[in-house]
Amino acid sequence: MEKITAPRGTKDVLPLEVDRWHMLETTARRVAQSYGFQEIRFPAFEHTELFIRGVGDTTDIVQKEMYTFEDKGGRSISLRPEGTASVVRAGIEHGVFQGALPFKAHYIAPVFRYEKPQAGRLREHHQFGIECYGAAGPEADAEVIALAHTFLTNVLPVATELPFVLHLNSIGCPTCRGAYRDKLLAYLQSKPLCHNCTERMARNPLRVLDCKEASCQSVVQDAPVTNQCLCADCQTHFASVQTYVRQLGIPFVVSDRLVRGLDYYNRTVFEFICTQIGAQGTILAGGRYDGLVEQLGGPPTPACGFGCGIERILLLQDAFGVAMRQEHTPFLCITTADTPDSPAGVAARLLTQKLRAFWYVEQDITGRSLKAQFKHADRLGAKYVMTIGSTEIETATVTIKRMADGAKLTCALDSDAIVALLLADIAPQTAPVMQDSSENANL
RNA sequence: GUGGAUGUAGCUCAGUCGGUUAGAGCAUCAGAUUGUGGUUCUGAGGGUCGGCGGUUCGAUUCCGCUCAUCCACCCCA
Repeated sequence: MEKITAPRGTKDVLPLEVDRWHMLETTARRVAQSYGFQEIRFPAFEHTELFIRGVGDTTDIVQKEMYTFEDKGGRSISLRPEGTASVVRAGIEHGVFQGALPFKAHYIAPVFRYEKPQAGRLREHHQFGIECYGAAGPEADAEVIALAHTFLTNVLPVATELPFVLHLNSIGCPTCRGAYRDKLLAYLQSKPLCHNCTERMARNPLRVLDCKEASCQSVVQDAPVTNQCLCADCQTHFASVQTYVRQLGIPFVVSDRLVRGLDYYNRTVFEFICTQIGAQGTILAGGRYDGLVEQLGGPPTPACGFGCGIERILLLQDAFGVAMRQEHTPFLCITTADTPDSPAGVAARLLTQKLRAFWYVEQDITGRSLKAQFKHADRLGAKYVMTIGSTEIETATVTIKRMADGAKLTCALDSDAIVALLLADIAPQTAPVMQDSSENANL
């Protein structure tokens, strides 16, 4: 048979690594909720039109990276390439923007883009996203940035130096950006630019600003800068954002080259960038998008938020050797040397069933030898192993082996007695393991 | 979409200047006096040497194409 592999740019998460995902997700939800951002869920696919109007039809994401197909009803459907458009659509659809504002939501969801995979870039990746609607002031920007900072410092090792740098900029409102664009175009007109930038000039001249080509860099050095061409309102807004972020003790640098790839941004844009995970160093990025709700047919509603790439956080954790592994060790293994249909086999199964109300209990289901069952119990890290065979049935007594020191405890063959004995034996230690692994996740 | 590197067991990798049954370590499974783990010893299973085509008496080894992985550009989280 021919092997079927995972589609290009997708990743399996095996049980061994799933703990780190739980830990990230748990922390994300906890931090989001501590800032008042409730969870929202939305479909993995939408009408293609939503992304064309939301993300923007000049963007690469919409032009060449969307998974678009026609469904059996003839509709053009696209897998979501990002989360914000869907949240806005859902908000409009359910009248949320006419209700109590601000509306604050978070999500953790897979997004899909047809890209060529490389380090930190996948065709399916997961984003932790934050959305805040109905707050126009710089306090909202600062709150969103603070949330981002809190999340990152909770999932990454924070030494004297942070493993990432916050870059902050303002690209102005539609009015001052238009004026700025003209100014920039006039400046760039006569300058020598690389092939890419010549193309960029037509579509999105702002992108020329963060070209990595050395020749363009030198040209751009003297170019007019976005945040110095802002209108009065945008200037005050940006100044306040900086003040508030500084007040919160969050270090940042103003990068006047920083622009974003999605059309809907205005005023504040920011990126948390690291240098340890390859060329795709942006781990979290966002900003303000005041025009988006109206653009998609809702009431004029100011908005801001961010998206954070979970896989890139994982990569950064790897780079810093952050280990995260919950213990999944059985408390008790019940072994038997008899056949599954024998009285002992039946008793073992019933007992396992009862004791699982208290602990994680393993019982062999492969029919391997008693010795192999012990070996397996040891490998799993079981605290106790209890054997039930014909002798135990006859005497109505069981011995339970304490694996740490090999001591044998004797007990009546009765679930209540066994529970009592084991509870007494572990009393000085910590409580048994029956709890949600995602609840006690922290570094 | 463009460019570079790589592709041998579940994992990490040897190896074949083209030649009979392709190896190691780890992992898995089974035994070492028949109902008791971690060490040790012995043994076993597991690979169409990424796929297709070409050159050749003969290819896992050479050539072409293709697919996949990794990395960079582009773009973005």
